[in-house]
Amino acid sequence: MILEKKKTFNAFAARQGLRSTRQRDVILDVFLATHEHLSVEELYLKVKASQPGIGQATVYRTLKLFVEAGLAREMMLPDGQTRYEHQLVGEHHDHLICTGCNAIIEFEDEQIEQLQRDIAKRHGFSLTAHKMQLYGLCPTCLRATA
Amino acid sequence: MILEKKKTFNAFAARQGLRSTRQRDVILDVFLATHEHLSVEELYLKVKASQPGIGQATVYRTLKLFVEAGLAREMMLPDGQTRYEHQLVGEHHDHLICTGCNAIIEFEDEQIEQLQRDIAKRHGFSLTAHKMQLYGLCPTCLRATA
DNA sequence: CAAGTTATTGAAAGTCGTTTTCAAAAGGCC
DNA sequence: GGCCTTTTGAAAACGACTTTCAATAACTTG
Ligand SMILES: [Mn+2]
Ligand SMILES: [Mn+2]
Ligand SMILES: [Zn+2]
Ligand SMILES: [Zn+2]
Repeated sequence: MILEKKKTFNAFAARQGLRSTRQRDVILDVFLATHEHLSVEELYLKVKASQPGIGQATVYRTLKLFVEAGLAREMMLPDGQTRYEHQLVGEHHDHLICTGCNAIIEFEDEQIEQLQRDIAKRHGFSLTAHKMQLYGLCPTCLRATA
Repeated sequence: MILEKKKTFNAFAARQGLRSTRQRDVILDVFLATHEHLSVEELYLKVKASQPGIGQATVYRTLKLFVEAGLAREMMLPDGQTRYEHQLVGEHHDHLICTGCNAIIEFEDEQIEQLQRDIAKRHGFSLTAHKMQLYGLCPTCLRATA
């Protein structure tokens, strides 16, 4: 599936007339190898580890391309850093976040999604997106607190 | 009710050993007179209109006090500015936001809230807060687009 | 109510994540 | 290989916000 995502990006790049560069390849490889919700800085450090010359600005720029290409989703948590995660076509999830250890759990809830659509409809809105984040303490942090 | 909120703040101030200043009074008056989701800058401009000497830093500081006092809620929209709105004790609402004209509609949905608690429970989390924002086009912007 | 103590203030500097600038380097095309 | 254009990295700029600090204002006490 990594190969498939690379194809997706290459197709996007071709469509947009973007050039294929070593930097973009490396950043894509590193991004695809992760499975977390990484900040740009975190990604940058990983990228630098495998290709020291690459600049931060390029990482910032390239992650935005991934979003445009539909490979990545941008998310903002209250820590003030933009984070990126994998985006699979047609899939969506929301987040349950531990305020103790910053663990992130992903969930999908079709009932809530339906209720959200209902609310939008009731107000005559055409819904295009939504954000939902639940905050609390995970079982581990809860135990530690008690 | 404005008077009541002033009392709430004064009680909080007394409890914390805070001094009562002209600046805090003015900022509280201006805040209570609004009914929008205002950024600090917007609040600052209104405050300056009624008391030119007041500094931005004081507005930043004072709004945080209002949050601590339970009078205000802080909210972050994707525009990168922190906004403040009135917080009524024991009340909660979420937001439906028009990406065309930035209109904000408030809603409450007890069904969703219950489902959120269920999700947290299912993962063994003790839920302390949540954010939910729905994005789309309001009826007016929708008509303008068509 | 004057003097002393401490909190608060405003201006300016600092911070931090992100964006922009710009000259050098690299990619694509003939 | 040339030529034109995009991309890059470093550094500067940006913007929201926070901190610093000396002056000022609010309490307290005598
Ligand atoms: Mn996720
Ligand atoms: Mn609101
Ligand atoms: Zn935890
Ligand atoms: Zn609108």
